[in-house]
Amino acid sequence: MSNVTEAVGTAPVFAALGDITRLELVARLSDGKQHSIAQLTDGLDLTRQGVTKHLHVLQRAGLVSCERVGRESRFTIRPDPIAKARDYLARASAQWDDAIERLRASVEE
Amino acid sequence: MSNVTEAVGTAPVFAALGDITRLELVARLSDGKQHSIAQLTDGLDLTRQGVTKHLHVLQRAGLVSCERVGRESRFTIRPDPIAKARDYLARASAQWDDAIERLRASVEE
DNA sequence: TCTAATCGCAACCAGGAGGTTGCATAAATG
DNA sequence: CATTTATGCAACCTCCTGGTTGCGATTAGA
Repeated sequence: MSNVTEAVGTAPVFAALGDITRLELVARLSDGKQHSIAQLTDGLDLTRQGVTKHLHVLQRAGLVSCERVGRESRFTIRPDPIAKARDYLARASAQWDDAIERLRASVEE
Repeated sequence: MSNVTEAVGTAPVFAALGDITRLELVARLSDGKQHSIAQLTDGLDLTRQGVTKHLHVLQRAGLVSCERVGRESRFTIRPDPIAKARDYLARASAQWDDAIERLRASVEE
């Protein structure tokens, strides 16, 4: 996969993580268990509908999945996309680490 | 630093990376060298002003720095924040890897 | 069955994001 | 000095985001 293709897929993940509320939701979901909307709303200073919207953003980015059980909507974290994002940043840092190292070396020679 | 404090600082970085154009700009800047706005605009399908706005977003998030040299504004990548974001994701994945592993173990016992 | 809990959908709102255009300014160049 | 190059600032536009409220539907519990 080319860099561009990868970036196109990764950007929405970063966008989804680029909000404090959603970052908090991801943190709460990081126990790997299922959480209902009401449960996730508790302690957050916004409406259930507000939380619902954030959860849908996370879902569209592929970061969480949802399963309807009885009257509850249970959300679960989906590890893969975040792992991809992590690897993307890891490669990016490695890339400029190398570049900057080469620059420094060429200056000092 | 607490998890919340860290998230508050990291979210803007993710938000800045959550746009394909900015991701492309970061990629171009990852050679560690300085790039002018005109230079960065070349090849991107939007106006110089559009690129300028994106660069300012990156700058506000701390991802790049700008130095005025003659009539040029030269932008350089700033590795630290992205490294922080990378570490944040690395710890997050480690966290749920552990959690999921524990869940699986408790189910199988 | 009546009530409380949990949720979805739709409307609405203010503000910001992403993008453009027009114009003015400073610097390099012939 | 006249011109081109590179930029900044401001106004303007459309659309999305984050948030709310209101209401109806479904499920669980006494």
